[in-house]
Amino acid sequence: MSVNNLSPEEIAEQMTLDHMICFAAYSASQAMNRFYRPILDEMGLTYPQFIVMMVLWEEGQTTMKALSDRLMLESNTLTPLLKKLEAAGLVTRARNKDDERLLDIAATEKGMALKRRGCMAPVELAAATGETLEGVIELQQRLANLRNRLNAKAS
Amino acid sequence: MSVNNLSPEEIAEQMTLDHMICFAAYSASQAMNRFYRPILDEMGLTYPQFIVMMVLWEEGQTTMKALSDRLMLESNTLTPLLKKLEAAGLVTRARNKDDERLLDIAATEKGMALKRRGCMAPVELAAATGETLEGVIELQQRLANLRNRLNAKAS
DNA sequence: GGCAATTACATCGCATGCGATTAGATCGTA
DNA sequence: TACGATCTAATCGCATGCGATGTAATTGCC
Repeated sequence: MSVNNLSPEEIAEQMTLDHMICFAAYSASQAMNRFYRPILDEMGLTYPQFIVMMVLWEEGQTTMKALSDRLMLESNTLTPLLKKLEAAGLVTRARNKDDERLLDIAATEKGMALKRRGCMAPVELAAATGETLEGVIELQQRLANLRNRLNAKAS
Repeated sequence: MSVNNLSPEEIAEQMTLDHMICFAAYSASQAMNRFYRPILDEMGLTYPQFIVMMVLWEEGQTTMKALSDRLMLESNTLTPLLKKLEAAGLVTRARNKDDERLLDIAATEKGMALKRRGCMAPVELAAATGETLEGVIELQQRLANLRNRLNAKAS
């Protein structure tokens, strides 16, 4: 019998952890984080610091606001993280001249030097999944679409 | 040109945050967490506490070891979390009689009473994604497979 | 039986995430 | 042009995750 023939209550009745997409995403995200750890340890980065650097490797510079929108993380998460990257000499933080509310963030030369190694990590991850590259890309797009629809609903 | 015609280095060259499955999983997981928050707030649960309760709603009782394997979380994460659930009167914690190293964990009646509401949450999430139920299930399975292959590679 | 190795859980420290709140800058409008 | 509303970061508190380490119980091998 197809799940389409069941009421929400009947589906809830049979719901287990192993059928929940939230747990699949949660545990897969953590598994990928564990995969990255040895690589990121070599670079002295945590995973959230890594995705901040990914944006800077792509953009060169940005602002706290743009970074917050892109990563879907609030300033209360990013502020201490960016201060650590600044202390490590990988980024600079400075108030924007035109709008003092904005914080300009830029990668230093030392920060940009990590790009080559850092950008290989996702490629190595894709290889380790045993999926074809096309399969990984399709999965990535469907996950991003699902996330975007959820975020749109929340706003 | 297909990605199959590119070397890993060439792929890394073009790598951006929006092509990374790790970020799709990471941000989707957090988006789902945000979706759950109002529901879980009503029940007085956080998301990790919720997935612990999901196991207990399914199994009735378990051990720290089994929970750790199932959720892929270590005791250093689960111990304080379970103590909070115990303080809230939702679970009991006791040493196993046959093997004192093991910690038995069981849902109380108060804990089991949350099952009906809790099991609806993933159904509501699936509905909010705009996907068909079959689509969500397929995505869930592919993510779980990817995670399992990554975890197998790590061990 | 004796004892080193293993197992299971707990403790500690550090780095996120995020709700709630605050402070300062800018905007919009009377 | 005042001035309240809005916007952007930062600060604080709490709850994870997890590496490193400690401790007690059990296992395995002689």
